Amino acid sequence: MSTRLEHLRSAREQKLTALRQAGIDPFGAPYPDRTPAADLHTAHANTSGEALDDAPVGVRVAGRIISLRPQGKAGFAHIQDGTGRIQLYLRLPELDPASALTWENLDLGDHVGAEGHLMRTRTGELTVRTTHLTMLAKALRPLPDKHAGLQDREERYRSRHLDLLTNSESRAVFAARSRIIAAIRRTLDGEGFLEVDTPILVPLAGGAAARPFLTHHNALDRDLSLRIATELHLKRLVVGGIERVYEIGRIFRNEGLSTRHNPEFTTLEAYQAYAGYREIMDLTERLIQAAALATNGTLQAGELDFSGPWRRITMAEAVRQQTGIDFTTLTTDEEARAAVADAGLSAGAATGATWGALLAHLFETHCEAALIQPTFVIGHPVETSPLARRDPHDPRLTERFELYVLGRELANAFSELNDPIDQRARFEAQLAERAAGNSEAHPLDEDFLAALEVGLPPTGGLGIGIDRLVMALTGAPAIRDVILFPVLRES
RNA sequence: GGACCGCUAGCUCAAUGGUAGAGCAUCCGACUCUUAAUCGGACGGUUGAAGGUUCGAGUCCUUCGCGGUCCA
Repeated sequence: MSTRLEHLRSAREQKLTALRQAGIDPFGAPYPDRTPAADLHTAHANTSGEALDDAPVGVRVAGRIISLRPQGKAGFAHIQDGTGRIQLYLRLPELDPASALTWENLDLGDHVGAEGHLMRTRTGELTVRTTHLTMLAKALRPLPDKHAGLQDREERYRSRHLDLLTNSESRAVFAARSRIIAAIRRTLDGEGFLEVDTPILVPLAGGAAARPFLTHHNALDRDLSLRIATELHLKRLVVGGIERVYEIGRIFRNEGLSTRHNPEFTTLEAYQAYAGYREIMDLTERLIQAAALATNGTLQAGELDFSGPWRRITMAEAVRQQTGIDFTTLTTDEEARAAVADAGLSAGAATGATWGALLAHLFETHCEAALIQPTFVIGHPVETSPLARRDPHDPRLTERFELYVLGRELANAFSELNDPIDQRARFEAQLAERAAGNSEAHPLDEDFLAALEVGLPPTGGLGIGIDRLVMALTGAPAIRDVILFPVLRES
């Protein structure tokens, strides 16, 4: 810590000591019966100064000092509470000794309570003419620049309290995040879904293609992982007869950091018995439209238009449009590899690549980024969809969709694979991939297979990345802007 | 993992290789309707870290750290 910061701090500590010596607690008692600033502005929007003088309105307000303009024997200040700002005006000779001492030892950032009556200044600003000023909490560190706010992005992530304090856009994003999650919960609850909590600590992390965080339980002397998805547990609940079930929860994937990736993030997963991916598509529209309305009051968000029905396109058609390769006319892996090579495109997984792997690869590299407006992509190859039901009309494909917005995957859903024999075979194919070096291949989960053998009804399942949804709806450029405390390197 | 950009006072930002500055904040003083209050004065720096080139480095070079952007 530099000498300068110490100097700033010691000035505040001296004031704190002065208050203590006068018997004033700088970290004061609760301050009940206050009126939020926004309520005062609303209630008195049309009350004239004369009316306030003729029939005084007594008020108590509380908040943080964000500007301070002493003026001889009088003074002005603005306080900010959770709802907004209001100005204080006081005249020193009218204050009791404790209030006067509090004023003299006030700093930007202090929490105060003010009691008085409402007035309007010459310029018409609604103001609390203060007669009693109470120190509620002294701030020992200075606030960031009062006009520019905290600009340094790193500091905004590392000191989120300062970011929230000084950047109203940041507060707005997190308020929107809360409304989005509430809207999703409200919609699902309204449709008869039961919200549950499933384990975060699991013996085997499955339900997605990702590497888990590993940990250890000492008492059981057992290695455990942090979940990478909620899928397998939720499907076990559907086996157990909970026909509509969902979880909004944190999941953890041991991967890198980027503007779209944080190692812990929030997903919604919802499962509906006797439904298929078509019904889930409609549910997805309802959920995201409710979230959009909760965010902006409309189905528009910047350049995005969430009014439905949304565009639907098969993965093969998207690839055909972008690359000219028509996978529906290719029947074997060899043909697919030859077509990709003829087109002069990078084959990705090169030599051993299958028809499905090539289709998925070309979609990822050539199509995703162009899907700006909400678009359902359907017809995913079975290789990349180990938990999805096979398409009865084309066994190379699954009954699955992904929702793309702004070139990013926002939701992923399918008719769940409920055939335990096929599921075991898919797991074994994944084990072969793992043996071939794919560390993200799905593990074989015997507990889950045992549940499937008891009988999972036909079920539609949905996963939505809540953080990316918040990004899309608020226009936040990075996932770190929608997660309060993102993972960062050690400073 | 790669390329590029950034890191200077508590905060926001300046500074052709030639004395490290401004605004806000802080401190002292003046001021009873100010609101980016005003006026007078003062304090405040290991320029992210370590090396190097140079008579002289915030600036040029190397390595490293942290962050950002774009790729993988």
